[in-house]
Amino acid sequence: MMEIAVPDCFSFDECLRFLGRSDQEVLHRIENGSLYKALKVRGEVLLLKISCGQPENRRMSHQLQIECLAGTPTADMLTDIKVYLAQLFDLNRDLRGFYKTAEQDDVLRPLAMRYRGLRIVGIPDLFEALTWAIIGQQITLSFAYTMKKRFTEQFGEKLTFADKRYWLYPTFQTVASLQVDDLRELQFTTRKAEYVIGVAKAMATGELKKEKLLDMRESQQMHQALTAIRGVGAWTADYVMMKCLQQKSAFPIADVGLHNALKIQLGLKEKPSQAQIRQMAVKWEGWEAYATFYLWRSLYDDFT
DNA sequence: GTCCAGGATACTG
DNA sequence: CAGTATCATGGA
Repeated sequence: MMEIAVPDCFSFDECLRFLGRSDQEVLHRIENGSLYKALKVRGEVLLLKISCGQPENRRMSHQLQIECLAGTPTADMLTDIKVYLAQLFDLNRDLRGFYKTAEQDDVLRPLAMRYRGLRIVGIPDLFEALTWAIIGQQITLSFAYTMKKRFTEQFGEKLTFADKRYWLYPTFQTVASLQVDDLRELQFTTRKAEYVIGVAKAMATGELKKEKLLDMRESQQMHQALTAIRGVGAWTADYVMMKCLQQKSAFPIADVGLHNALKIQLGLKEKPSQAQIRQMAVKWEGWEAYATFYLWRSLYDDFT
């Protein structure tokens, strides 16, 4: 249906490996090297199949092949899909700076080599990015996925194709009208339920908008605007800036996964202190988000 | 049983 | 102010 050129230093397989890290994921399916994902574009629900074909010659692999298995996208919708995928795989980033930085750093160098072509796998939708981060606060990822699954299957939209179900994450419009108890039933804490509904309401009124955040000149201002939201602390703000707002310097320094990854990579007995991390990260300046993402990736090595 | 998870906030001294 | 309790549950 459509092809998208990809930049140098892009590995679809590496990105797919990251997307496949949880078998509890409800928002996409990975099968035979292709990504299947439902997406709502201009009011219509589509089912996309995204592949990176193994071609006759190597040059052909620098394209993503997009098929639409359900729905009939117009030309405008195709444009939106391209924008979406560019954000999903961070396709507009020139990674040479990161690899140059990694080359100079003992922690990043082996990771940059091992996962070459991995790009930050984004969450283009602001509501999803914010609330997924909130859901994940302080609990294990697997429990977070359980909650996301319940949340999505309860309040999201569904598309069935070839006997398989594909889910859309709940919209802020839907969630804005929920009560705390609706989410408590899904084992949200009272606080988390309040936070998630609060974010939905702020987006429903237009007070909170992705474009508005992206218009801010200073990333510090963006960070401040995010932490002003109830339930959003420094970690969540940086997570969202990294996964949704494409800020390559965003750095969720308090992240437990980051700590564990560093502990393993450095062969430490204990997790490094925040001061140690800050010191290490001086060399990552400008590429903290990528450093973090590659470190996260290193946690799934035992997982093919 | 205990402790820690992709933290953030409300409460206490 | 800094320090502490609290949250809900699963897995190690």
